[in-house]
Amino acid sequence: MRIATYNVNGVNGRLPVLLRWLEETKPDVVCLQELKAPQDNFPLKAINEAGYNAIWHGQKQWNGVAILAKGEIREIGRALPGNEEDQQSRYIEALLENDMVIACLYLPNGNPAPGPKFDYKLEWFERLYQRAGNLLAFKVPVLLVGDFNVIPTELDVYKPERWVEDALFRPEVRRAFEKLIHQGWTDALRKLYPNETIYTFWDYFRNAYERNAGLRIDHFLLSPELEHKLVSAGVDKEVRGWEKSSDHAPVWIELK
DNA sequence: ATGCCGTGGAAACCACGA
Repeated sequence: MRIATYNVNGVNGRLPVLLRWLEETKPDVVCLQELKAPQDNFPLKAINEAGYNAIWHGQKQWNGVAILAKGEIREIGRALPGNEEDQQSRYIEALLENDMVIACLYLPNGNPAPGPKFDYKLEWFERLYQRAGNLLAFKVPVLLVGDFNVIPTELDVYKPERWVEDALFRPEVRRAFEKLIHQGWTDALRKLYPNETIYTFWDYFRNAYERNAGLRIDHFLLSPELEHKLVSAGVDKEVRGWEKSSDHAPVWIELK
C-alpha cells in the first residue's frame, strides 16, 4: 500500500493540484497538513468524489490536518495529549482498516528562536515523544507522518551553515528528533537512501525550486512492526513545479 | 543577509509560514 504526506498550504486554494496529484499517483492513504480551513469548510465532496474517505481537524485561518483513505478510517484522537490549553489543530490520529495506526502531524515551526514560539515547539515535541512512546507500547504497526518542521541533519538542507540559528535546525530541535528516533522509530526515507540529498520543501522565492535550494522536513517514522515492510519511498518532486503549487512536495512510502 | 512569495481572513493590510 502507498501512503503519502503533503503539506498543501491551503486545502481549498490547492484543490486542483491536490485532485490532480491524487488522480495521477493514487495513494491509498494521505496525510495533509496546513489545511488553512475551518472545520466546516473542508472540501469533503470533492475528496469523496476522488474516491477517498476523510477525517480532519480544521482551524480558522491556520494549521489544520487531515487523513484521507480509500478504505475505512476511524478517528482515535484529534489532540496531542498533555496540554489542555493547546488549541492549535496540528495532530490527528486514526486506525486504518488493516489495523495500522497512523498519526498525521504538523509540528510547530518555532521561529523566531529563541522565544515563545520556539518554547511551544519544544513543548509540543516533548508531548509528541510521550504519545509516540505510548503508541510503541501497544506493539502494533504505527506510522508518525507529516511536516515535522525539523531538518534532521546537514544532509537535509542545501546550506547548513545558514540554518544553524533557525528553529528548524537548532541543536535542541535536532536532538529532540534524534531522541524520538532512538525511542524506536525508523526514518523511512533515510533507511532506504542513507546518503542521498532528498528535499521535500522549496521556498517560493529566490527561485529556490529551480536552484534546488531545498529542505527535508516532511517525514515518515515507522514503528518496529513496519520496518521490514518498507518497500520503497520517494518525493513527487515534479508536483512542486506545477502551476499554483504548495511550497512542499508530496512524499510517499510503499509498504508490503 | 533578506519573507523577495503565497495563503486566508479581514479589510484594501495583516499574521503567518520556513
